[in-house]
Amino acid sequence: MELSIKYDPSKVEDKWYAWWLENRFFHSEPDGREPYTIVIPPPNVTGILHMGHVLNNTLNDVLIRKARMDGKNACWVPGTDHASIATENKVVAKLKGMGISKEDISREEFLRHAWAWKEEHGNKILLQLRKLGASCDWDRTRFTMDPDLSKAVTETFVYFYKKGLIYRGVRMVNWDPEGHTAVSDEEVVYKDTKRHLYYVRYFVSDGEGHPTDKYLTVATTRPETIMADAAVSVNPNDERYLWLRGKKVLVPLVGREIPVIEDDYVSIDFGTGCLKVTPAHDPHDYEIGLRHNLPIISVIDDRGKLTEEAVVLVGEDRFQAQKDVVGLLEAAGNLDHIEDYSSPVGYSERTNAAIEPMLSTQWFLKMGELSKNALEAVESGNVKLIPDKYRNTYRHWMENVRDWCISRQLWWGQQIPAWYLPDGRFVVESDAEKALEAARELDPAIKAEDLRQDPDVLDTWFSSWLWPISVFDPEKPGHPERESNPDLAYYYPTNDLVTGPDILFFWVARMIMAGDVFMSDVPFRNVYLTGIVRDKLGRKMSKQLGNSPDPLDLVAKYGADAVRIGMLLCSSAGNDIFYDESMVEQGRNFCGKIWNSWRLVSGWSVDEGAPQSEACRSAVKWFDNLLSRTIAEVEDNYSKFRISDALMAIYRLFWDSYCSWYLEIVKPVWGESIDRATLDATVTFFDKLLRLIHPVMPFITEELWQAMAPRKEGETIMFQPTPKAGEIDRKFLAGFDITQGAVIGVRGIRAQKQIPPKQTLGLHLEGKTVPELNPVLEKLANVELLEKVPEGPASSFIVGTVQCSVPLSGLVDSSEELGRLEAELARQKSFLEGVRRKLGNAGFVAHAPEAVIAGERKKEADALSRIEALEKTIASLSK
RNA sequence: GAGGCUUUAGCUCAGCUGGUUCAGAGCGCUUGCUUGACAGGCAAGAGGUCAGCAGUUCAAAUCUGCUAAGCCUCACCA
Repeated sequence: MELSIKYDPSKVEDKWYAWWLENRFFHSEPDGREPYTIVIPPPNVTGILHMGHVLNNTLNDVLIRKARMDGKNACWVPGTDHASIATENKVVAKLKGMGISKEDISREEFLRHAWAWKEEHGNKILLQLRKLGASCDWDRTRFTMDPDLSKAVTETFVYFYKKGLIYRGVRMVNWDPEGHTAVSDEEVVYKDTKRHLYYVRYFVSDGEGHPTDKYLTVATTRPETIMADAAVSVNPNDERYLWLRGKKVLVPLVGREIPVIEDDYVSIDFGTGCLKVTPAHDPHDYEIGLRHNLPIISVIDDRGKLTEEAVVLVGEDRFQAQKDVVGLLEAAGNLDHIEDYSSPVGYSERTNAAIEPMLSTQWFLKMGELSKNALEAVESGNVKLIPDKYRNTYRHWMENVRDWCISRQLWWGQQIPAWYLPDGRFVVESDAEKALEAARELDPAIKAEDLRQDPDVLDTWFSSWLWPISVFDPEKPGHPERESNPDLAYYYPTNDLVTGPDILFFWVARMIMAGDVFMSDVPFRNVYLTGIVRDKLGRKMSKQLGNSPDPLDLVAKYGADAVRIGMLLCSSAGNDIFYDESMVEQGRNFCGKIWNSWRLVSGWSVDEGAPQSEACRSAVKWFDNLLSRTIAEVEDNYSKFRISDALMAIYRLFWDSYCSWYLEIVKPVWGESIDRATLDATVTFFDKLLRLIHPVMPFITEELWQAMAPRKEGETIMFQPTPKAGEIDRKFLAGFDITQGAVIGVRGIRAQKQIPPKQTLGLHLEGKTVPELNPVLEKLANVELLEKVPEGPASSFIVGTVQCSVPLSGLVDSSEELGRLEAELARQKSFLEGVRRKLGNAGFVAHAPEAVIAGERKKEADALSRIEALEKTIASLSK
């Protein structure tokens, strides 16, 4: 088959992907082989492919393809996450565009819209993954809200409730006024925010609700919550405020009388030492309120607007209200002064709205026992975190985690399986029927229509923490005692999980918890945490900055293999990734190199009768050894998840060693043929190289592998075994290093003296070499090896311990050459001196291990022989 | 505020248990090549006081301490 000069991925990639699908090569069923399983970190259904996905899924695909070629039964389960807040927001926004407000439609109607949205857009990201070459078992595609997966979530809820681990209670939660829902502590991001510290005067009451002329001043960042104040607190040890003991003060603007209380929480040296206590709108104040039995006055509602209880500015948005309250305070003479101030403010991870601490009734899952066991799984090494620096972070979190708020005031998600009786009591059951039964035990008169299901849904992570279990056996979650189905029994625990450190707690830790409870085993053995993809200036990729390229554009421009290579090249393990398009170019260039190397070999004609030259035989021997050595290195890198190092090792083997050295040796001169033995070896090498690099570059390798030779129906490189390392002759490899050094040296002389490559030169070697390699040297450097030390002017250099001289009558400026040699001689002498100083050091000889001393002695001997050779050359030159 | 990580060539990073001629790789850069596979290429080069200081040791890029810069995680002094 004739190959085009340039590799064109667009003509190749879709063809092979379709063919792989057609043959169901990605599909896995349990069998006698060892399983190798990965579950995809399910992207949001709202998602579109970004560079983070590219990194993550390329790594996943490399691992899964490698395992497949290693003979394992590789199964990569794909799917998507319903992402309740993100998706609900999208749908609300879409409805808004259609002039529909969520408030105006029923839950059922809203969910119809949401499902329609999911059907239309939800598959997009999975289709995009195919462009990357991801070899997922698409037959196993799952969605966290598939009916059976939702059922798994419900059963899990019921399980934990009946175990007494889930409870319902009034707590101070993180309220997202934009998403109109509570969010968990983990979904709050704190950002330093410029704000103001308002110093406000509270006048002391005369006892009958009238102000006296005495006042105290509190510092607050949230004047709009003043109307919700339940007390003012000072530290009991603060002598400045002893006079306030037992007094009451008046809340500015509303004139309500509140007590001055004393609490240790208040710092004497912050602000004025007086704290306004607002139990409804601050977690600490809430705690103080509990201690002092203070009333709870809510002035901000779930939309972030002031309530009736605020008395002033009712109905105004909280941010506007802050400005207006300040104005009112000033007008009323209560504002002392304002300072600039910066402090962390919590924002909702999903909507970026400022979090409003708010009291509400929510469902919680107790974390105590769960987090203890999940911590143990990592501490004991049953789950390995890579890089392991994350173990600290993980431990710290697991030791400090608070109960998980799992209810969300949303519609998109699994509705909480709790049903309320008219009297407020409730039952928790997996469906309405069972709930009715249970309710009748409480009250036999209850009818189905009397029951009302809790309107809230569960946190998305409450479904994705079951993912590694429920994708295989949705019946299992909630029922640890039940026997696993054959898929779950075979594929669980999965092997490796590749994901970002940003969801270590959200997802990874919680999967470990769920695995422990329902499977009594970890969900995966290794967690490879990738870095965050940044642009080359180190900025996070974001839509706002517009610094994130569309991966599909890159694939269209450079090909998927190039994008995969580019991504891996800049992603050393555990570090953030500084993405630069030039890396993708490098990937594309590599494709071109591979392509052309086959064009060369495929064009050779073979002379069946021709004997193999010595140079060819040595080259084959060398490359065979080098291949083995590199395979060993690559395997070692893979085992440590050093994927980019593995890639680089293959890259150099392919480009430098195979193309630039090996092929240059065996390449027949124009018009001549190659012998059979060398050709066969060359083709075998190429085949092994393709297989080695296939996990990283699936498309071009399939194309070339199919082009190399006629293949049987349905035969693919995907299932060819990973090449194995053979015996390694290290002496021979070292000998080749000398040969290479000599070739480079001669080329250097040519470049320096402008001697054309076609002009054959003489070369004399002095020192230990591998004679088998001499023909290689002669061919590559275009030299004739000389038996004797050349007479007359020569240019010389040293490789290792071998002195190389190239006689160059007429071309050598002997004084220049002499100068160079003498400088080299001086360098060698000072090196020798250093080594001898070491060897002369009694401490060194006494303490250092044998091997090190032997090494130093060898260095000494080598230096001596080099010095001798140099001196000889200098002597002959100065004649 | 508390923990952790990082600092090696212009850039991105290797360098494992201190000792192998240890100061490396890729990219970039410089110079020369219309060389019968490939200019997306070939060949030859230049580039670093291993962040700084002190210590341990026969021996330090590697271990310890301090300093500086950058990053991450956790933590709502109103």
